[in-house]
This record gives sequence, structure tokens and C-alpha cells, in this order.
Amino acid sequence: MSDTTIKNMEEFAVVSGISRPTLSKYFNDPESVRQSTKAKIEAALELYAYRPNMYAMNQNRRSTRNIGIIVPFLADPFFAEIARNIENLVINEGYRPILLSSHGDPRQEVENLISLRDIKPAGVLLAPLGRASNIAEVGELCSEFPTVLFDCNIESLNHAFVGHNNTQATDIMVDYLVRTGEPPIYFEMKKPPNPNANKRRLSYVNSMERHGLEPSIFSVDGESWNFEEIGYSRGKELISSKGITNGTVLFTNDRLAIGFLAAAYEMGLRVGRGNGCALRVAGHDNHPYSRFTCPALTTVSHDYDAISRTSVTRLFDLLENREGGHSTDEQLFPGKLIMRDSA
Amino acid sequence: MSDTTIKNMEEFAVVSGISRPTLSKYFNDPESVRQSTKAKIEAALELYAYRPNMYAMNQNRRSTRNIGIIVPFLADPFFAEIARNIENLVINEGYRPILLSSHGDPRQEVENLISLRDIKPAGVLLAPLGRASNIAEVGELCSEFPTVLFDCNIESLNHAFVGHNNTQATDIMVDYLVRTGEPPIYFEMKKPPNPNANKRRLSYVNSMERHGLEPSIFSVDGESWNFEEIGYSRGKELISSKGITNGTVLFTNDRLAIGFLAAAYEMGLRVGRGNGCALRVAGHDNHPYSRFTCPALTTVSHDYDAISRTSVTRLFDLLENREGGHSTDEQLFPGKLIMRDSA
DNA sequence: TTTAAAATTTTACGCGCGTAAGAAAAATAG
DNA sequence: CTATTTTTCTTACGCGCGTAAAATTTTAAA
Repeated sequence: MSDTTIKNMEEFAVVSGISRPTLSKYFNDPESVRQSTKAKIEAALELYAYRPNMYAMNQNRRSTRNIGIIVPFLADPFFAEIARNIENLVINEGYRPILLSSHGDPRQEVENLISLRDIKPAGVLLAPLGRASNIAEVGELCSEFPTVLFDCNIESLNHAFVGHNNTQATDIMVDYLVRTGEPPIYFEMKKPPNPNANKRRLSYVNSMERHGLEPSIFSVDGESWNFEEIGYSRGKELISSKGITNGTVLFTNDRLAIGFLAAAYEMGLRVGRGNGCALRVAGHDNHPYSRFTCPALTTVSHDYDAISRTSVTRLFDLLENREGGHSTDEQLFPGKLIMRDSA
Repeated sequence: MSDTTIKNMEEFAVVSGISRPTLSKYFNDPESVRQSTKAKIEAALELYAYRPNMYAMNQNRRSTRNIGIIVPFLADPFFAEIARNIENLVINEGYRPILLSSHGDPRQEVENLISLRDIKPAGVLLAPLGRASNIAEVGELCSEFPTVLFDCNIESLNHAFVGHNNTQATDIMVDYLVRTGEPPIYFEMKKPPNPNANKRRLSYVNSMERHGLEPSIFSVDGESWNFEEIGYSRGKELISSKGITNGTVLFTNDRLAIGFLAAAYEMGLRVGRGNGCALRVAGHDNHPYSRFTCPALTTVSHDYDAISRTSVTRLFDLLENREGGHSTDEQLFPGKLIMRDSA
């Protein structure tokens, strides 16, 4: 490592013995230059710590190598995990992920959409808030940049979407619960922030009717993203008012169930499928913490891996125009039953 | 909103009737121009959707308005919460937060340090991985940009640091546990990724000795950031081998305790401070999920709010050179005992 | 070795904005 | 109303790199 400091590509051209346009070509795509020049450049790169100025690079490039990633709520480990997966995949494609969280707040989501424009991303991976999303704004972004929605669709946009098959996933859970014990009562928020909840409720109702059973639903109050808190406090109310004493409860999502399990424990209501258990509890999402609840939570897993991988692949297909115009497709991946001790 | 599209500041100068250099001044700091011109500009901004090109702006500016934020593990809700706080504070100062997670991987951390340089941040808020951090690289970053370390210090760097008072926090927990029941045995990882763990252990030992008690430590294997898994599996081993059957266990952090509580529940070991409970369990961090364990986890809370607020304030002090050279100070905030049902 | 193809070099311009300097205009003070 | 200060305008250059075009060199093919 030499101590002469290189401040721009011009200077690096001198010390490396390669012309600036060729260097520019190399930094845009190292494989686009001859092997021998590539080697020369990289040898010089070892000696002189030069990195092209990002801002100057992106000013005139047809496309930056930035990929915007927006998730609704990063403090939810579920989204944190997906974001992590996606980030890595994006990096492996040689792009730079820009991760933004809406923190459950629609205004923040709009802010994120706006601030993404500043970055002039090559593409966007967007998991919208859902019900609270500003559909017009999201739509504009979709038309400005190659965009793939994931986790939560906004169907009116008719855009590329990759997600979890909520219908099938709820179905297999209801089947399992009906087959192995008392039929489930459904527990959800009256106004769920995420529209996936609606699909799940519908699927629950259909499944129950297919089994010739009467669907039954607890619709509890609460609008925030503090699902555990809602599950806990509403759960406590329901247990103490004898609204829930036994049987089976299927929760819209694991976080509600996690809160509820805490309430049940505190109230001395024994949950599980063993002897001496009054109540079975099941969730949905295979949340990273669902393994560590008491008892461990029976749930339906998303195909995390397929969803993140396909979202990214899909986006790069759009970028490279590899595809035959089926950009409005939606691709759903089936859930998998995760049997644990709670049901 | 007019439909004529403005593509650069020149064009916006024409339609707004304000000269380009003045516009430039306005976009750099809206308060630096006369009220009347500010009003004119903002009126035009309502009509024509123009935003200055970020890349062109940052190319020649003395300082960008980007603040880099690096956290060691974003999938840990603890860091997700802190990151969220800090992001908001940075935005309120009119800066743009760039959030990067090292995902527990030292190579990723180095990658993040490098990629931050590309962004030419005005300042950096860095929570290092700790033991695994590449100290030389972190040091370089610190000398290149105004940087505040938080959560986890690298003392050899002798840099501005804002964090949690691990010593005091462990102290009050040990005091509490000794005062209210059997003295605690300490549960930690043999090679904790985070050096805060060392401070906590030391403080535990000192506290115990001050009480005239014999310190006793379970040092378990496991090097990853999957703390719950480690707490769970090592916990299960210890319980079934009768290593832990009763008494009090104090965990280095809540996530280990969360895993352990799952193990204890599964093994039928009743945890809590009530009658019929064999074992008391306490944690450290006031992890967002510690309220929802079974039983709810007694722990020590960080002063989240003070730490994030002070980190940001500290950084902006550095940026504006408001301070009298005490940039190498470390500022610690005391922990608060959170009494719940587990101990 | 000749010829064609591919890669590199030279030259040159442009991107959108920061910013400096002097002239002009507007606001404020006296 | 004049003198002074403050702000804006005009003009002009530069930042670091993308990129186009033509000339030149290198490589591969014949």
C-alpha cells in the first residue's frame, strides 16, 4: 500500500497506467475489460486505496446500483429476518441495498417513498404497510422504478408481487386443528394493519364451512403494531371474563399469540395439547420467537427463503428485461405446518 | 401542481423567478434566505415537483447531510428499537440516516465501514460488534469522520462513547436478588460476542464479594448471536443434568434468559418468586420481549431514551464543534431495575 | 503474415449543482 | 431622502465521472 493518496480517477489512471475511460468501464463492470487490464487495475488497486466517488458516478449513470428496500416495521424480527435475507441477496448481485423502515407509520412510509426517489434506485423491493399505505404514492413509485412488492400486496396496483399463500397456509392449519382436537376459534384484530389478515380470516371461515363447522371469531380492538401487547391485554380480558377457558384458538399471527400466551400463563390457564391442558393455541408466521414461547408455538411457516429469493430474482428480471411482460403476476409460496407443543 | 416537468435547478430558477445560486442556498438551508424569497420558492415548490439531484448536490458540498448508523445485529429487537429512536432523532435534525446492520458478522461490519465511506457521511453513529470487530478498521473510520460509539465501547480507541452503565446495572440487580432470596448464580457465554458481558460478569463477582458471598458462574458454550437458542439448549442440558434445579440464576442478557425460560417450562421447572416456584430467573437489557415471557422477566433496563438522545446530541456537538475537546469522554447512563414475576 | 475484430487510448463534452466575485437591487438605518 | 447593510443576481468556473467518437493498439482469425 503506497502512501501517495489518489483523489480521483484521473490520478489513478496515471499510477495504474490505464486510461480513465477504461477505468470507468472497469468500475462499472470488472468483466467488461480484458483480463490483462483487469489484472493491472487490480494490482494498482492493491497499492493505492482508490474508490470512485459515488456521487460523481451516479450523477450521469443510466442506472445506479442501488436497490431500495422498504419494510413496514423493522423492529418486528419477522421483517428484520426477511430484510437480512434480501440484503444479502442484493449484495451478492453486486448491488447496494438501501434499507428503510416505515416503523408502522404511514407518514413515514410516504417519507421513505419520497426519499427513495432521491437515491434514483435501479429497483425497489417494497413491503407496504397495507391498509394504511398511501396507495397513490406507492403506485407512483411503482411506475417510476422497477418495483417488486412482497409480503403484502396492493392488488389495485396490479404489480409484480411475491408473497405467502395465506389462504393455503390457514387452510392446512385449520385442517390440522380440526383433525386433532376441538375446532379453532379465530382471534384477530378488528382493524388489522395488514391486509393479509383479511385473507387469513376468509380462509378460516371457508375452511371451517368446508368441514361443516361453524366459524367463530374474536375481533379485538387495537390498531397499532404492538401486537404482543394487544394479544396480552385483550387475552387477559377474555380469559378473566370467561370468554376463553378451553378449546382451541387460532391467531392471525404469532405476535398476537405470543402476547396471549403470556396472558394465559399469568392467569394460570394451561396451554398445550397434552393432558391437563385446557386450551390449544396456534399462530401464523413462524416468528423467530415462536420457538421460545411457553409452550412452544404451533404455527405455519412462510417459505422465507423462497420469498426473499424470488423477490430479488424477480426484480433483477425486471431490471434486465428478461421477462415476457408477466410483471403483473403474483407468485405465492405455500406455508408449512410447524407442529410444536401449543396445539 | 403544474404538469411541466422540471429537470434541474436551472429550470426551476426560471419558473420560480429566483436565481440558481439563491436556490442552491435555500436548499442547503431554507433559513439562510430572506423570508419573502423563501415564500416564493416554497410557492413554486408547490406548483412544480422539483427536488435537487442528491448526487450532484453531494458531489461538491463540504459536507453531506448523511448520518451513518451501524448496528451489530438488526434482527435483535433491542437494536432495532435503538436504531428506530436514533433514526428519528437524526431526521429531526434535518439529516438523512443511513442504517446498516452487521448481522453479527465481522466481515459484514468491515464491509459496512467501507461502504459508509462511499457515502461521505457528515457523521457516524456506530455500535460495534465488540470482540469480533476489526479495531484497526473502526479506528480509521473514527479518524476520518466525526463518530460516536454507542452501546459497546472499544476502549483502546479512546473515542466519544455513550452507553449503558453495565457495572451499576448489574450491581442493583445482584443487590435486589440477594436481598429478596437466594443469591444468584451467573449464567453467561464462555466467549460472549459483546464485551459488555465482561463488565457485567466482573460487576457480578464484585457485588457478590461485597455481600460476602461466593460468586458462582455457569460459562456455557456457543459463539453465535443466536442467544435464545443457546440459552435454550444449554439450559436444557443443565436442568436435565441437575446442574440447575433451584435457587436464582442471573443471565448476562435477556435473550439468553428467554431461551432458558422456554427450556425450564418444557422441563417442568417452575420459575418465579411465588410459592411453588423452584427457581428465580433474571436478565439484563429489558428486551422488548421480556414483558411477554412466562413468567414475565425481571431485568434491568437501559435508559434507551437517554442513550439514543445523547448519542445523537453528542454527534451534532462534534459536527458543529460546539464542544471543548472532551470528545474522548464516555457517558454512561444508569440502568433501572424492572421487577416482574420471574424473580 | 495479412486481415478483421476487439479492446484501449485520446480527445472532448456534458451532467447538475456548489461556490466565488462583483454588480445590482432591496431592505434598513439614520 | 440618502447612506449603509443585506440580499439577490449575473457570470463563471470547477467537481469527478459518464460517455461518445475517432485514432490507435492489441488480439484473434484466416
